[in-house]
Amino acid sequence: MKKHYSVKQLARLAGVSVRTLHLYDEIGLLKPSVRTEAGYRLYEEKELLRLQQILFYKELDFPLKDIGDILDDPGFDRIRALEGHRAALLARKDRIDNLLTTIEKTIFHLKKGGVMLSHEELYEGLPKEKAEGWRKEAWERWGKDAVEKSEMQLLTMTREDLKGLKTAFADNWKKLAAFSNSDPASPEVQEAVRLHYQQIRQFWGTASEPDPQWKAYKCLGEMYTQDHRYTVIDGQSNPAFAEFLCKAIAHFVEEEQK
Amino acid sequence: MKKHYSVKQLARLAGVSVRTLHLYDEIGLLKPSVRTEAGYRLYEEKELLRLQQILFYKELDFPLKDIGDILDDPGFDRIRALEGHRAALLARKDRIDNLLTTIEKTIFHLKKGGVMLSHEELYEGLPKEKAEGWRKEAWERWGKDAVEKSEMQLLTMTREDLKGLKTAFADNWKKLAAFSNSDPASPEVQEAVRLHYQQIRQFWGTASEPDPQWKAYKCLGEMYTQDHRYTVIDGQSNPAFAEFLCKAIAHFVEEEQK
DNA sequence: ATAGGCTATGACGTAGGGTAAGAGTCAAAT
DNA sequence: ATTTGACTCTTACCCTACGTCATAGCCTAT
Repeated sequence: MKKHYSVKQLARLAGVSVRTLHLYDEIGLLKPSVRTEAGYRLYEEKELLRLQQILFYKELDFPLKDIGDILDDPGFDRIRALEGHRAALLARKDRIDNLLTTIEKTIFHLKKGGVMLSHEELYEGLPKEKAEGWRKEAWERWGKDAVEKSEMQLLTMTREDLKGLKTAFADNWKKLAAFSNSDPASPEVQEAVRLHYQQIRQFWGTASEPDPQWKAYKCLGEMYTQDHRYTVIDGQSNPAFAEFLCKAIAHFVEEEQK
Repeated sequence: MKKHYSVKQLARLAGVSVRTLHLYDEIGLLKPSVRTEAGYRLYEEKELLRLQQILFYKELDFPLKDIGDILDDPGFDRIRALEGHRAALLARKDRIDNLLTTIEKTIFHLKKGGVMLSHEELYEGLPKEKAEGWRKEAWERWGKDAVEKSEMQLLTMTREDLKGLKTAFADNWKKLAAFSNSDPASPEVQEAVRLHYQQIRQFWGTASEPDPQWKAYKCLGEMYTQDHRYTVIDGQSNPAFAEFLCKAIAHFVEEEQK
């Protein structure tokens, strides 16, 4: 004396749409126990139970594919699945937190008429000589206009971003130093140089400007060979690295200008 | 002497894919300033700036359609858009927090040796007809919400919790039965009914919901008078008890609703 | 002239269904 | 017996924001 539910009945019971049941049948996630000769889907209690389980995992934002795997494989490591999912959720939460920070800053700035981060803040924490050097170079060669930042740049630059940018820059710098004996034109080196270029533009606050500033960037490369303070690593001068870097940058600029 | 960027150049500068630029062109979000005779897209500085703005809002998870509206309408209330978006993000964050709570509880219980509790287990020890009846009633009358919450509840409930709940329910049930000949409105009876109500809400998995579900609860009382299987005690039907209980519940609900 | 790199359009795929269209099925009321 | 109305079936296009081919045209260097 089995109770049979039609699609609509089951859908109503579980609070999902008929289309959903059709879909679940189609992808093999929940198949009706019987089909009438007319092709009607009939479900029984066990399908109802399975549907409940499905809805539970769905509430936890599991993709349907994973739900199927979990339910169909009794030996499935549910705990690991849940933990992985937890990590994903945490990451999403982090991201949302960042977005909220940015959005609140933006609202604030828009209301204030848009004041932004200062250069002092930008260079905060970096060796003073380097900061001074870069800023002076920028100002002398391209004037105030070039140093002006776009609204975008300022709005998206939270202190956390800045911190991240700084460490990313340091990382890449080390990477470049490690390449010192390689071919300056090799793809790996050029890749790192491209990143360096983008980071430098960010430090200059000109990342969103149309002018790519190739000349300026090339000058920076030459500056490294003339002023060895910039290529000090672990308190130790490194003229070979400066030479290497200058070549790599020159190559990069030439390739880009084509 | 305008600088022109090809798709690939622009894509590299901005860190997006060529496909993305094709798409933005297609949907009118970012059109190239020029097309060569061969159909090649050429972008200028102003497109680069616009693209930066687009990417800014995209980072904030705005849908492309909204970004277009924001950028194309200079009178657009950006602050309100941002605030609305902020609210949406907060809601998403809340939801994720809830999911995390549930997922952590679930992991905890699974680690405790709790396999997922089944409905059989939930109703284990209780007369089968009752189990069936309650479950069916819940599904038919309140559908998805009740069922889903119930599932959640199940997963976050240890066997000890469940056992305790069951015995407490049985105790209270006996207590109520013993009152059968008293005044349904008397304080003692009403006290027991209140407990019964709370327990029922726990079985339904709706104990933490703001909605008190008075109607549903009253229905349950009436069901007792119509289906005497629910009020069987020691294998013996008890219509008088059912009547009594129905009245007591009705009184309780009326008092609470005031 | 040919190779190799860039570009174009078009089409299909993603997750989880919504929203039909067109046609068949079933039970009850006429 | 037939019509109505409620269901049901399959097929198939729509949504986001692109990724990933496939095929073909364009451009430049050797």
